[in-house]
Amino acid sequence: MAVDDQPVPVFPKPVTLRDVAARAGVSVATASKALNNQGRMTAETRERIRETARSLGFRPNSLAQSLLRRRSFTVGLLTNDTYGRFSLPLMSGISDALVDNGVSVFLCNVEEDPRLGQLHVEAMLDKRVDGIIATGKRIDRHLPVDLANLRIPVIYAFTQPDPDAVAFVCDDAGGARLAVEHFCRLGRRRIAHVSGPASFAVVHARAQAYRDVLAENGLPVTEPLLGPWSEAWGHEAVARLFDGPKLNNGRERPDAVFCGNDQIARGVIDALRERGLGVPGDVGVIGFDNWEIVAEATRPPLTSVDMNLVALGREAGLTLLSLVGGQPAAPGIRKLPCRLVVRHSCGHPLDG
Amino acid sequence: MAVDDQPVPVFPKPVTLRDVAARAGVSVATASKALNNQGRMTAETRERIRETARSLGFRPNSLAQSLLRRRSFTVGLLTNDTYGRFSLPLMSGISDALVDNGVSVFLCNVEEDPRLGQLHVEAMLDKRVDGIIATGKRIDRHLPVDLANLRIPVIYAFTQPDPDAVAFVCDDAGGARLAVEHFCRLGRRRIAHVSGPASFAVVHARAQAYRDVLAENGLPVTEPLLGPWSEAWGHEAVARLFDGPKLNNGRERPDAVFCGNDQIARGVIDALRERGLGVPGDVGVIGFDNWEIVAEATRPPLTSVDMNLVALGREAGLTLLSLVGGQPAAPGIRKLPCRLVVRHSCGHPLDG
DNA sequence: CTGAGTTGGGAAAAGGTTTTCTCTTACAGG
DNA sequence: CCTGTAAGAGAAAACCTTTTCCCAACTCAG
Repeated sequence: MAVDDQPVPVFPKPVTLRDVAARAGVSVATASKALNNQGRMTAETRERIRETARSLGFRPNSLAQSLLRRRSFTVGLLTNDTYGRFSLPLMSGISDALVDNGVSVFLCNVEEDPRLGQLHVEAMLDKRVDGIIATGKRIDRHLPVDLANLRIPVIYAFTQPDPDAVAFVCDDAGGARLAVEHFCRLGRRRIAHVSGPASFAVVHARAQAYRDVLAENGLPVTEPLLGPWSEAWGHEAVARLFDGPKLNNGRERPDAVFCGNDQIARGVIDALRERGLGVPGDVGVIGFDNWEIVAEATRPPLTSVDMNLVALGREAGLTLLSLVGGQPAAPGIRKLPCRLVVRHSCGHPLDG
Repeated sequence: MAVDDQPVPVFPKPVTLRDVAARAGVSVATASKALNNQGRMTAETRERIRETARSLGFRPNSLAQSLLRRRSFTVGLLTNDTYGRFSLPLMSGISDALVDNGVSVFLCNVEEDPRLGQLHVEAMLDKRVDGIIATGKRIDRHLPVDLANLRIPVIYAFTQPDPDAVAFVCDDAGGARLAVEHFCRLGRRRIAHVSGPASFAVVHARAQAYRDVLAENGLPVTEPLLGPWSEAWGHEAVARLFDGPKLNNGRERPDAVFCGNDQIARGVIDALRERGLGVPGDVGVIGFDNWEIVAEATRPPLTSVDMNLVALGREAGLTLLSLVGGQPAAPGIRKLPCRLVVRHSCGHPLDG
């Protein structure tokens, strides 16, 4: 048995253009041209080469192509979003936009670790990615890496480290308007706002839009309640709004609550139910993020502002592609509109 | 100004080994050897070349290396898990295990679309990934692509399309044992099981373990209640268990519920509270998946079975690596142990 | 001074593809 | 019959790195 005892290669060698050319009886140059619809040759030659390639299962080696073209048809997506609530829809949109152009996406979760971030960025640079999309959790929450001066195009989604960068974010103020105006249209008059920590820029943007809409509609403005992005905070906020002495100079309890995210909204809805207050009967509730897995599980299902992350990802992907292609892109923030997904937590228009 | 009006290249050309060699006054061969600690040369020469490389910011072109070494240091992760509940922790583990070896991961979400799956697989094959990890949502939920006969190594995580494949899954039966035995240890006697649809293999594996543990402990077995993987089903299951005429030949209501996932558990906890039943006082609850965002938001926080997905991902990544390196791997399923994460939904041991 | 052995470093091929340039052959027009 | 042109196809360079093989120069013993 010693004679054929050499280790058998488990996986066969891939077929190269050379193999195709040899089999078809032409040079590699001709074979290449035949397959790429370039150069001049008889239709029969072209077709014969193509048929040979097909029958051999030839697939061009993308590494060799990339080396020559100085483009790898590869981009990197950098994120620190552990649960993927933001990054996955984004990824989906990016991938959508790119896969048809033959571009694949490296996903790198760098957590909050600068060393890990550095490691991933260097790995991507070495692999000659054509560009990088960096996404944070919120616009003012940055990744623990410096992507300036990277000699490849970088696009930011959901974050913007400096004004010269190209960034895509959703229109938080617009989204908040959507929600509050929806309440107004339904005849709600005493609209509260329970949101996230003051350290987030989006919290202020949304709060301002909330105040603006109320003012435009001649409704009383109560100061937004700020706290953590959690269900528990939703509970506590309801306690503050509904249990204490009447707020706001003796005015009535709220008949609507606009929440900073769906988890807070969930807490609010649960807390209201526990107090015997009906949603949407007594109080309407709107969330933010439209995280389906939460929004559809609340009772009743939650009306929520959707940030259109898939579309945002698609835009970011396409823009990166044009940047890679040499098209210039104006630096700055591009705000994409949000969308209100109406479920059952707001009810129908109230009577005058 | 017309004289320098030519379009300025936005991004400078990367520095190559050639540049380094020229700058250091040696041949590319010598430069390569200097940087890779190969060949023979004076220590000064080596150090001079290295210093030159450093100062020029040289990074070897991974494409060229890959072409030569016939390895791209790249793997693909194929998934159809839209929310990333399973795929992201897995990804995290895989990435962890691979990034230190300079391997990057292409993430491809193929949804349930065979065309998309095909597209992504071909893109990855063209890019010469060294291997593929395929992950489904559950062991008997397969991806809409055929990865057999792919001429590169494939590893499955959380799914196993055929017995010849190498697959990593978590030990569902073991996880269920962990939960039910925990209840037993705490003195719970009437333990119910509310799980997912009968069409999932894991549902049966866990149910059988549930029955086994009860039998071993001489406790009454009630047939598991099967339904969708949703909070709403948790509510309904509680209605069936606690509202109707007493089940099981007049035996008492359950004092513990082992749930098939955390969402069901959340529904169960909420439904119990609405009936005035205390958790963990009157009824203990354990979930499955340990999806922190759910498990930590229930009141009280949910004790849950963790599938150790990060570790599973790490194992899968390392195994793929060794497969790529030519080491053989025995086909079949490798079951990795689960782990019980104790929070507050089970309480302390009951007396007698 | 000669021959063997060692040392430092370079030339060249390989990896797979694309592209430019060149070469041969055939054919039409004069 | 001769020249010019176009068609069809191949040779070779380029992309960048690694690795094998080879060469020149030097050291040292005899």
